[in-house]
Amino acid sequence: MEVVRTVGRQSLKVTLPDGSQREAPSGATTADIAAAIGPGLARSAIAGRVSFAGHTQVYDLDRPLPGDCALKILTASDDDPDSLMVLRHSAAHVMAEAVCRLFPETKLVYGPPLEDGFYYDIDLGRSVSADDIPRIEAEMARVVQENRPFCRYEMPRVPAMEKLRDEGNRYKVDNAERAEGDTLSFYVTGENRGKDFEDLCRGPHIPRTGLIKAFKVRQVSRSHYRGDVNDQPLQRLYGTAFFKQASLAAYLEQLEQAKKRDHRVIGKELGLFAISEAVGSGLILWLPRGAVVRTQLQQYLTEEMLKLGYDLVYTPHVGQLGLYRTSGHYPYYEDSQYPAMFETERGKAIQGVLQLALRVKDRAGAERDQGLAAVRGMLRAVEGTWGTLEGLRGDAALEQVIERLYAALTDEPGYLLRPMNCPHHIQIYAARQRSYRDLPVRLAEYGTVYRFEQSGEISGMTRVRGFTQDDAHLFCTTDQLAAELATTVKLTRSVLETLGLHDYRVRLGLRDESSNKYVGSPENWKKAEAAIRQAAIESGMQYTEEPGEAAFYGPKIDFLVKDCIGRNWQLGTVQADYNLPERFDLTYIGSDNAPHRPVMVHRAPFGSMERFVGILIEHFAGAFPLWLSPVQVAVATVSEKSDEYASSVYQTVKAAGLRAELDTSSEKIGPKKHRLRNAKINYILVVGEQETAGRSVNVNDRDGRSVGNMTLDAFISACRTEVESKGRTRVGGA
RNA sequence: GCCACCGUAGCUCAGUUGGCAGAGCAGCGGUUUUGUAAACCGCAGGUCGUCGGUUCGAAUCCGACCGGUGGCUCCA
Repeated sequence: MEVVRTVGRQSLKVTLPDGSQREAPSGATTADIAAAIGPGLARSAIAGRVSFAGHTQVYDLDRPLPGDCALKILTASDDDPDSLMVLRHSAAHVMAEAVCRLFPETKLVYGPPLEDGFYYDIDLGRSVSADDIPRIEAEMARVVQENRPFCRYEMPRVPAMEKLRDEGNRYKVDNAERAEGDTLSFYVTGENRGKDFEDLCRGPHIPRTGLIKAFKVRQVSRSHYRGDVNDQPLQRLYGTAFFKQASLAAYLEQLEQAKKRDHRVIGKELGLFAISEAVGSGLILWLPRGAVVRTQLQQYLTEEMLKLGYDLVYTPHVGQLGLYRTSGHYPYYEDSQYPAMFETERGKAIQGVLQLALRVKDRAGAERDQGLAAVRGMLRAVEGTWGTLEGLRGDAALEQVIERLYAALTDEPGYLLRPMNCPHHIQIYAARQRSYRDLPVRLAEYGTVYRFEQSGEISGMTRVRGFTQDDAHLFCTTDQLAAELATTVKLTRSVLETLGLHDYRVRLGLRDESSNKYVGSPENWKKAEAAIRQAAIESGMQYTEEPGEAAFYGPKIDFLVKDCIGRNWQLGTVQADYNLPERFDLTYIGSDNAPHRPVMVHRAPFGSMERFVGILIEHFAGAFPLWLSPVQVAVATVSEKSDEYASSVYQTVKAAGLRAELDTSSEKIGPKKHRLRNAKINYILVVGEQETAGRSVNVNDRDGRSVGNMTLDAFISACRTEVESKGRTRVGGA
């Protein structure tokens, strides 16, 4: 083995992942270290992950190491997420070059790697269509074929900014302005600076384009600069890349497979739920089979809650507007609620003007002028009937008109389809005087709420306009808060565990201090955040803190899972709330005989029944464990000769409390089993002349496994064990 | 809400240049009486999302609306 000689006075010490150390001359690169270790590693090395002075950063292969550091040499491997990040970042540059070659007027915006690929946002006058994708890929293939090196160069900030301004791309100027440091770095895809494609970029990149052995441009969609809908619309080109063709093929295959788990497809096939245009979009109709799954889940959770001292309550789906004015839901979140139902003619009329005014607000030009004139006309009619609205002049700007219209509705009576259950539960708490001896009061309800989600957001069961939360509100003293939060977090985790949902992420949603969407005092928020953070830490879970993700009344711990196409969904949630008790002036009488303010915990382990079942359908690909399964057992006859025995088997199974189906159709047993397996029925009892004679059943599962013959009693008892153990024990073992 | 694409039988889909609306599965009726991953024959099923326009003629071209899909934004 070659020994790296220390040249000059200075050298650096590199610690490798196995703990061994190497000395290298100052200025040595990852490539140098790799070469010193061995030629194989030198060939496959693409970058280095460097830990230095408490920071970890990926370095280009030929970038000098910063000093004594820990180094992991990244190789061209599709198994290493760090390597893939580097590759995909480079692939984004290659795609950008391809797009610029095809459409020279393209302005590049921003092109980061993603967990499973990359994208590049571009500003381009014409729209890139699906037909353009093959052309882009062909151009990319050319760049890859040319196997050009990625060459980094740096410039001091001032001349670099000047250079970017000269190029006339405002996005790059913006990006550079937000970049840290005194120098800006650029990457040229090739050796000819000034001639080859280059991009402002922090790096790192793979050494050569030829390493991108497999790539695919997946789709084009629309985005906005900095995510601001009022800013420049951009086109976002999504792609992915791998070091090996086989990995790409496997990835695409996996995507195909994942699509087959889609709850919208399986839900239809298995008759679990339906959405009817006649009812409305985002409104779920639970079909009998889906209802079974939901009922079982609710039964399970209800039992757990009763063990934990919850009380069950029922409350209506609508409430007086005043209730939501107090809670803060109305009118601040009016956009995402079904419109309020005003009772008086005046209220309805003003609401009509207001709705038009709100529509006009988003328009521009002649449309806006026209709309504003219409609003003024309606206003005159309203004022003619009910008198001048307070503080409203005839020439008021639209924004002021809207403000005065809201003000004019302040005391108008009416109802709101509830967007949350908490105000109702709060009224139950407030229905009588509470003593400290009563606390915690834990009120639970499978409460249906309605939110008018934007039309483009609605999706299957995961994002809907009417949904049922497995909601509960715990009212407790400040001293009890920590324990209540801890128990609740534990309950939520145990629910996910029971269902085998292990792959979730935990988010601590905090208030964004610069936003005005939160109610309550900073002190309340401080206390609530401290409590919720404490609960997260004590649970021992990994979590990330995310400002801006809190509820409007308090911080929360959310449990997020991914659906079959990789979208994140919030399921369970645990929230600490000092604010609503204050807004509703809730009290309890303490041991000191004085009134005190309780604290609230809002929590929903499933989140919503709709979303949870949607995710579960995908998790199990429709093949529910026995305890949840809509149809647990099918009795199928070999021929008509066994109809009578099959019927008695079916009756016995039903009487034993199992959900069963009887198939005496005149098909052969092969096709029957095929159909029943596709219906994801857990166990198929084949009954023929042999079984009739032996008073047994022939047990088969839906995966094609034959358990063999057993007595009906043995089968039923095995099913009971399987149901009770929530699937930990299976009929026929295994 | 914004952008792109899509909408044909209960489901999955075909339908050429604008010229008689089709298949498989499911359903119904019959034949077969069946032994473990799709038997056979037949029947029925449609205002081609809706409304308007262009045309001698529209599933097909154009517009609006409704709905869906993907993304953006949003998710109290």
